[in-house]
Amino acid sequence: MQNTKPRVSKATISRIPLYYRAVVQLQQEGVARIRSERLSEIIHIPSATIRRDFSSFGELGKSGYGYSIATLVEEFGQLLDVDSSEAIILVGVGGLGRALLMNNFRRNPDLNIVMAFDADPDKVNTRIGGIPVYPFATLAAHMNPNIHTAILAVPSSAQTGVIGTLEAFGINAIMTFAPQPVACAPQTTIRYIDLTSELQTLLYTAHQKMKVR
Amino acid sequence: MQNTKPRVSKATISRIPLYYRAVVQLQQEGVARIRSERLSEIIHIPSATIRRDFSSFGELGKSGYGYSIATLVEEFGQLLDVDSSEAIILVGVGGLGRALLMNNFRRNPDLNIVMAFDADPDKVNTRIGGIPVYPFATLAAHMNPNIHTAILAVPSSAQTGVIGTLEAFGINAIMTFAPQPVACAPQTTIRYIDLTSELQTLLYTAHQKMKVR
DNA sequence: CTGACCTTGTGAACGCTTACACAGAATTCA
DNA sequence: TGAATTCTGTGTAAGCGTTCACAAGGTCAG
Ligand SMILES: NC(=O)c1ccc[n+]([C@@H]2O[C@H](COP(=O)([O-])OP(=O)(O)OC[C@H]3O[C@@H](n4cnc5c(N)ncnc54)[C@H](O)[C@@H]3O)[C@@H](O)[C@H]2O)c1
Ligand SMILES: NC(=O)c1ccc[n+]([C@@H]2O[C@H](COP(=O)([O-])OP(=O)(O)OC[C@H]3O[C@@H](n4cnc5c(N)ncnc54)[C@H](O)[C@@H]3O)[C@@H](O)[C@H]2O)c1
Repeated sequence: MQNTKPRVSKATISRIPLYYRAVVQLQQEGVARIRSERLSEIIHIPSATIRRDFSSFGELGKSGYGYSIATLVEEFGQLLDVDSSEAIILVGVGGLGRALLMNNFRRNPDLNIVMAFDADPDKVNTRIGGIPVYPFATLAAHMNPNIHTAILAVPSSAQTGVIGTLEAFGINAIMTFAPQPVACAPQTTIRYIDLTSELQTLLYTAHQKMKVR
Repeated sequence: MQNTKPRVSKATISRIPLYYRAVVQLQQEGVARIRSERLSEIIHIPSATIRRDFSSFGELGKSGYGYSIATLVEEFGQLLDVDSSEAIILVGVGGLGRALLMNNFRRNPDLNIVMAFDADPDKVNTRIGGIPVYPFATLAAHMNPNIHTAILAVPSSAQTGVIGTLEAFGINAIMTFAPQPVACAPQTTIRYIDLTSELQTLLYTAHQKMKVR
């Protein structure tokens, strides 16, 4: 029995992180206000889209003035829940997993990989970037019910099994680099980062562009 | 003055790599034919979408039969130009760059990182995963006019400069992991892989799902 | 305080993408 | 061969997202 239920579109949601990053950056530069037209130049999103997106969260701006950076930082920060730190686990400490551990979303203090797991005995019981790496078989012993998020960097062939196990331990948000599609439980959200597809699509698009000219 | 110009939508293009991977996999398993409904179960794309997509490349299937795997592999392979090997350079051999070099899209023989560059003297004049790493300053000496594609894994702050240099040497397709938006030449296509945004969007979506139930 | 100026928020049009549903074409099997 | 069955390709409609364009409302200088 709340208010008018102003649904936020998927497309808008996927842009919130970009808006948040931009306004935080501007705030650090000491900028106090911005208009949609100027923000458009910075992040390369049409100003009409920006205004439409912003308005779906309420009337954030002021006519003839623009938007207050502080308001935007506050609003998007709340939407992304940056005040409560998100504990994330990583599974698969190969090349990619190692890179993620070393970086650990350093710029975003709310995003934290807190531990990692691997099936390979040679890779476990050590620390990478300060984060402990445990045997995947000991997942049960290290998991705790406050952790709902995992990043996967395991081979495609291992993915289905790993996701099944993680779901059993309460994980319901997964970002994975293995493109193997997995049927998951309804409460689980999976985001595939498919680097090969991204590259192939890029190449196809670039080639098309060449042909046209 | 060609034929009917059957335009292929962006959404369809981004799915070609998925289709290609699936049909190659099926071919390796010895499958000879498939119907849209079955393929839908495998890759989790609605069968109507699959049929619509496929039909935009001509009449690939047969009523009452389905699609011949061999035809699909051939068709998508041609679209993605898998027969002519793509020479790619990598710039930025940090954690992520190293992981990319070690992997080098092993499963896709047409995608090849042929050399890498870094600005840090400690990281150059060596080989990683068999691929030579050169000083970024020597780009001119190593570039050749058959290379049009680059993958970037440099810090955001370095990105604009690096892209400018690459464009000057004929690069027109770039996949980058630094989210810093860059204004590029019109013939250049840039694809941003923004891991932080992907993760934040995932978390937002997953949190929403929790609230609803 | 006033008026010129500026910028938002949004109705409406548009274009792209997905989804439905089925006619017709090809297959399969007896 | 013929009839029942299968499955594509696509007309059509619905849904979603973007873009245009401007009225309404707030700003700000003087
Ligand atoms: N690195 C790239 O350039 C690249 C490109 C495209 C796709 N990918 C995909 O990303 C994923 C990770 O890539 P990578 O280069 O880090 O691979 P990698 O082989 O270097 O690392 C995989 C890690 O997963 C571990 N592992 C295997 N099975 C496991 C299990 N059941 N439980 C826990 N850990 C397990 C292995 O011990 C290894 O440490 C792969 O699926 C790969 O296909 C990577
Ligand atoms: N690793 C992650 O988990 C992660 C997550 C999100 C975003 N990213 C982004 O991906 C990019 C790469 O990440 P990383 O973890 O590999 O970073 P990194 O710091 O490990 O590596 C960056 C590399 O780029 C090199 N470099 C710096 N300036 C250069 C220049 N002008 N020319 C050539 N090389 C230069 C550095 O010497 C270094 O080797 C960064 O932009 C980072 O923000 C990484």
